[in-house]
Amino acid sequence: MDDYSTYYAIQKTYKEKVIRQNQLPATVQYIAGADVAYDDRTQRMIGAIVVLDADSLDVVDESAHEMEITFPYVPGLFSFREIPSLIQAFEQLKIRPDLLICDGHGIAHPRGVGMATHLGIELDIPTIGCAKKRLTGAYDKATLGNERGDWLPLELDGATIGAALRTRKDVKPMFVSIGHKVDLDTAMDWVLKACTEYRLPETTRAADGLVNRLITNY
DNA sequence: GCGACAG
DNA sequence: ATCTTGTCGC
Repeated sequence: MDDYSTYYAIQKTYKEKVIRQNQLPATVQYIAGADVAYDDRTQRMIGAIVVLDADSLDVVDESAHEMEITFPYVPGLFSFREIPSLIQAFEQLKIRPDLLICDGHGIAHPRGVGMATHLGIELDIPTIGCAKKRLTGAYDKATLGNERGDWLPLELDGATIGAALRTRKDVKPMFVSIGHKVDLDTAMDWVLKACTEYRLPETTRAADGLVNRLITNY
């Protein structure tokens, strides 16, 4: 468990497959959130996808999958740890979402292939990276406004890889980036639309709530 | 060599 | 991620 070269190679091929243009359906009816919870005692994890109606944000479908933890947590290879359970959960859904908002980064990643991008390419659906913490890239913290909707580009090597977006007044910003098949502006629009009362989007909160309920009872 | 480092 | 009490504010 110390030679990750094969995984870096996979990321290198995936980086070329990312679609940065908007490829959402004309009408986005369903959006989804994904999250995973762990039980280190049993070395098991539960991944879940929760689908919400894009307008009302009511939960319309959800699915979870429990399995063994097979990959350690390594910043930069995070997706390889969570994706197996999320793929399984996704396949069991009755309602396929038009857009998936992930709890982690998209292309705002050292090699351009974070969780949201990796999942988007494997599932071939539009995805957005929406992380609570910065992984790479920089922005002028002191210049970022404090109002909901205020944002600054997250830059790396002179390129914009994402955005530090304030989803509520006076809270720490969220880090939004393209996952797959969406552009950054559209991604920020959807994240803001999904953030009604909390810093985190309702999609992420719904998935987080589900996996934590399940992990507690097993 | 010294930090930084999604969940 | 997960482990955990109180506390400040709307």
